[in-house]
Amino acid sequence: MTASRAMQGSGKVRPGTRQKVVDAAQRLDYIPNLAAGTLATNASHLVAVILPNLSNSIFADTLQSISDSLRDSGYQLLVGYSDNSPQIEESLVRTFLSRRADAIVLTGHMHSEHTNALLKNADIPIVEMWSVSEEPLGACVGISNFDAAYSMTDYLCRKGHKSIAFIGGLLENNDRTQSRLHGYRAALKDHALPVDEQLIRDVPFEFEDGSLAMRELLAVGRKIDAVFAASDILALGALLECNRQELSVPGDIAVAGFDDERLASLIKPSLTTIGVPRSAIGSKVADIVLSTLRGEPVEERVFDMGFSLVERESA
Amino acid sequence: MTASRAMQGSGKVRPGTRQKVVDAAQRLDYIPNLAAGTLATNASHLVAVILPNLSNSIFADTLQSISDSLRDSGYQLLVGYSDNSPQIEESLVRTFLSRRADAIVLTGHMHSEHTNALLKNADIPIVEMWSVSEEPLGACVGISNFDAAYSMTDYLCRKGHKSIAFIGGLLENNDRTQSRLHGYRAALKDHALPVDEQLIRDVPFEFEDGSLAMRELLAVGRKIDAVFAASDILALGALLECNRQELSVPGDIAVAGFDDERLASLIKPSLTTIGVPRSAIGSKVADIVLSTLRGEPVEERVFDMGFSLVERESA
DNA sequence: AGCAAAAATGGTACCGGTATCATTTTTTTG
DNA sequence: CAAAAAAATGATACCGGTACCATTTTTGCT
Repeated sequence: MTASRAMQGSGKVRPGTRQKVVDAAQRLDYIPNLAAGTLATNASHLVAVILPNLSNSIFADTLQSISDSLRDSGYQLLVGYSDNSPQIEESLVRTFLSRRADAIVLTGHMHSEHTNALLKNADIPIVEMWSVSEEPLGACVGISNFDAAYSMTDYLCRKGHKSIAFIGGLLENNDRTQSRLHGYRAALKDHALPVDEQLIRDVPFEFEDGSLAMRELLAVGRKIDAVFAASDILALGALLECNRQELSVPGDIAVAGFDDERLASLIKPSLTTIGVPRSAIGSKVADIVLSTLRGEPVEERVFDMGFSLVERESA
Repeated sequence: MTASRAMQGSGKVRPGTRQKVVDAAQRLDYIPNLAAGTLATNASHLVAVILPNLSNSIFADTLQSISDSLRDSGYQLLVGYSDNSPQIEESLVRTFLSRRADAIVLTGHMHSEHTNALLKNADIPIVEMWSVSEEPLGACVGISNFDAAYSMTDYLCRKGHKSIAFIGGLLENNDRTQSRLHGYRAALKDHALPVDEQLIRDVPFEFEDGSLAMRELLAVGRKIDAVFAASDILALGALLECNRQELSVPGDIAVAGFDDERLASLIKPSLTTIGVPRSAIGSKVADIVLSTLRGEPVEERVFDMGFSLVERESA
């Protein structure tokens, strides 16, 4: 018992005794068994994070920032990728609970019914990130994807575009792209522009899919003077397809993206897009988790970190 | 005991009994405690992965691919970022051992002495990735950074370049960039070209650092006709700086990168670079880990996954 | 049916920490 | 210096699974 107290530093142990213990530990190459500690205290010092994937670098940035903020507090990251599947997400949540994660961070607020039930019963901090929601399970840190998409569409309208297409990424099970689509529709409506369902494309999140969607849009035969893609990757794909078809951007077609990935500013023409405070989201998430675990009650539940419209050359 | 056997599926339990147990578990919202299991069996079903960071998307790709390959086997990912610091790496290894990770995957083979000792004593699979090494701690999956850099430098020489600069990223504690620098030196030597230390720059891995390095190189006053950067991000920074200084690429200066990130093919001029099988590395790593854990002895210890020289416009 | 063999089930100890409370040692105080 | 108070140390149970072995039940066979 004294050894235990000496090692974890908290309890009252005479300095001399502590030293003896530490020396012995050193000499014996002692490696504590955190599983035993977890079993005894029901605290794992693990923060579980569920992301859709990592190939999309925006999530990598957020994860990095969560990790950075957590490092000094002795928490480790347990990471899972849901691949946008509520089933996979559910099974991840189940294992994370089994591991007695001290907190669970999820992306978005579309979960299976079971997942919701599990998370509600779990007596640990739950944080949903990337989209703000009126009724988060626990806390919630993100931006209003609706407002951001509305702003961008509004911006395109004000620039005089009349026929604006939308390329969404995996709308099913993805509240972020869904909200963006809603924002797009709402803005068109407010500008008294018709919503042409033919100009709305739902494709996966890869670069090539952006090109494909663009090709399909051009094949529809309508006159299109702008394209708003729900992610920079898709926008880039679209942009490249325009190049191939010798359409000038933004002359013939304006192209706008979402996320402000690094490459958005590097390509020609540089991409007009929505800037999202990816790292700020991550550190806020970590803040909330840490505060809650320390027992400091977090006053607010919903944190809107705000977005920015980054005006560049493409639109 | 019977319940335990019924739940984890392995033992011999009559189907009827198993059903009863499963039903009861369902009814009681039973959530197993993996910490207890870990304590009892000394197996955590955790695979720990240490990466330098995630902002560099190449590691994200590898991580994603490890995760994908591991998913079906019921292993979870414990992720840590070392920020290229051997001290942080050591403390990560320590915690991972404390957590009784079933395997540890590290990036590169430059570790602190203590880390090496810890890993050698740990009786679990150890895999080092991204660089091949003659004497890996356990197994090792990667490419020869030396050969790749040699090839690229050789390629530049054959194109007639006489004065080739090198931009490295954080050479200290990074065997990948170090080997690349060695490859560069060796190739120059074989082409009987002098190595000008003034033309070798060591900067952090960020985009802006590439521009900075380029600016410094141009300020040196030597005639430079090619630049080889140890990563695409740096190469891009350099390329942009050339744009700003109105130097044509590859006309005035050729620029080559390393990694073949997605944006390498998207910018103008597209970037000549070294293609690295990032995902293949990840799945090979997972393969090795899984085989070893299953007790199938892995015959080889070093897996060279090969690179490719991707010739594009910039060089 | 009766018995042996096989299969299923159950009792108990144990994994390695920590909480709790009892005991011992040290410090303070009169 | 003794007694009281405070601090440090230690004994024990417990966290919730699994390994091992003993016991019970089922199955197969004559």
